[in-house]
Amino acid sequence: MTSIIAQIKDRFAQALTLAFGPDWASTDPLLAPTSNPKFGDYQANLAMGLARPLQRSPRAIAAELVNHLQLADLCDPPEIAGPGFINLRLSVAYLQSQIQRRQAHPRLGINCVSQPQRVIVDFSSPNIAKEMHVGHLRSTIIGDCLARVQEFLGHSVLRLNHVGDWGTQFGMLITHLQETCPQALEADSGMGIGDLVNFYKQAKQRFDQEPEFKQRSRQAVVDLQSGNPRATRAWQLLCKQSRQEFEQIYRRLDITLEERGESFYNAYLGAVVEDLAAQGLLQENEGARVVFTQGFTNKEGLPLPVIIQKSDGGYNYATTDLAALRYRISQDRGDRLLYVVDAGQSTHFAQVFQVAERAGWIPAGVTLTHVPFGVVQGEDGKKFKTRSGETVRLKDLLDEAVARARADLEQRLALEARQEPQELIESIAETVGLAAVKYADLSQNRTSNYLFSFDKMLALQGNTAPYMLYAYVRIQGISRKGNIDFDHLPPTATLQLQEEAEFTLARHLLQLEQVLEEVAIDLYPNQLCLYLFELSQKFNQFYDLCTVLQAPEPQRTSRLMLAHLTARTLKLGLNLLGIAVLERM
RNA sequence: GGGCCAUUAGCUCAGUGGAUAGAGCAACCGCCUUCUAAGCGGUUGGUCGCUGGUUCGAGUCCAGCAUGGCCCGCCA
Repeated sequence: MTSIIAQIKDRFAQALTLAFGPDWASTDPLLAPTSNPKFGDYQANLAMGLARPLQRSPRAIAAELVNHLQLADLCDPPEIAGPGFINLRLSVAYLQSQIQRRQAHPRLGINCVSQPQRVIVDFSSPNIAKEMHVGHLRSTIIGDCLARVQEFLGHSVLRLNHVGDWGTQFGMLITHLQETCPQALEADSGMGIGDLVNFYKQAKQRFDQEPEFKQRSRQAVVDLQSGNPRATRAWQLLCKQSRQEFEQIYRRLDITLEERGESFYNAYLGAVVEDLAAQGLLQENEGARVVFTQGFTNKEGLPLPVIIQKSDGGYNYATTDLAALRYRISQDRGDRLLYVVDAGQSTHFAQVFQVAERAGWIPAGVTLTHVPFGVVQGEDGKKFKTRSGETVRLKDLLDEAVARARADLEQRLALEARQEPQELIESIAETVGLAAVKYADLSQNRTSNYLFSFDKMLALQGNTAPYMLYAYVRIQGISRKGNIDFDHLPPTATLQLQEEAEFTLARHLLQLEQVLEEVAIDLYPNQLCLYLFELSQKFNQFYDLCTVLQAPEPQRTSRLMLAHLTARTLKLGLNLLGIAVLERM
């Protein structure tokens, strides 16, 4: 099915041809949802812009277009307003038929795209032996949401976890491991290293303070890169333990990811250097091999190079990213490469993409997109830290969210003298707490800096996940109370909209497809959040004004259909945000 | 010094060149004998950082300025 807006656009193309000739057929009708419900559902803003080229008044142009618009099957007769707006209101008959159509459709009337792409989403990407923190949380949540939306629309998605499992920091980690915990390196010892974060801190401290340790660490990097078995075993042990910790977080957050760390691309780094050299892009500079990029300068105003190979022969992450990019295009057959990485790396990606472009590695039709997000700040506006200045552990953060959700729930249960099994309380608290964390992040424009506040994200009123979960729960409550099997409403049932609140809700339900298409293209999850928040608001208004179970037939069944479609829309939308729904709360 | 991003109500934020700039929170006033009140309705609250420009029309586009954040050579 084509979205409503797409259908109306086609009709405008026809009307433009009939009114002004085929040259004007491709004029953008500038169709948008109305700025105010009193103007109908959609407004076309093209008449004003056509006034000059057509040498006629905007209102005359609008009138001419309206004369040729064939929209009777979709809309009431169009109205011309103000300087020349063409206002369109979906007809009641169309509205009702579209709701029923979505109702009967397993995907709510949304078909898969006709030309699926191979979309590669690079997200999360924590560093081995380091704590996952709020920055990773943003990448993880936003990346997962974008992947879910692409998948739902029928694209073939590869979710890649580009973990930091390689690089010079492993020298100190391996050395520290060998010196403090050698028994862990024995085959099948099954020994853990303990707290990896403390382990990392100790290693870093020694690296900074003990010159001899630093020296041994440098040697360990060389050992690792040359495949020394003992260094390799230590590296594997570190990676394994980190992986287990990451997995717990991913499982809890319901995130699916394919781990393919930086080390995976080691075998392809040499080819990057050779190809760049063969094309004459590579230059020697202060002992390193670099590509000078265009449009970037350093502090002295000199051209800024991308370092491809260090003077000691080692490689940097730019080289790894180039190798990864080549692999993702040639082996993974990616059409659209998305990098969900913080905005601080904008320059890095712009440079890497430029090098890849100039090297001719980007075939026509393949797009590279850095999907940046803002830094996470504490309530003081500074980088988010605990009071003592420590990085906040992701696990602690999630635990606190869940604990607060539980406390809110228990307080409410006590107030209402409700008795619920402990297991249910735990389960609700977990869902609500995690949903609150995810939603707080996704509901903001990702490019802004994100002010992290437990109090605000866990406030259970307003534009929050619990508000939407609650709307969903209310609908399930109707079904429980009335013994309604939503999946088996009478097949003869028809939608009969009467109250204003019903119309408002129905009109909003039809906009889902448009919103998902926008998110898939523009990659702003907050658009979907906004849609779901407004849907919940409109449902709550309907719920407040229109009784469902006590309404006479056929209104009762009609309202059940509306409620059910709302529930399915909420469930689908929240699911695409990575948020699970609840039957009761 | 250069680059990128931001600046909208007391606070946190939406806003696709279009009509009278919107939410949420906070504050205040109402609404539970009726499907869960984690709800609904109402009131108060704006020089869209500043100055110019483009346009029939600018919070939105362009230029300059101010403030803040992030980045700028062998870490990732």
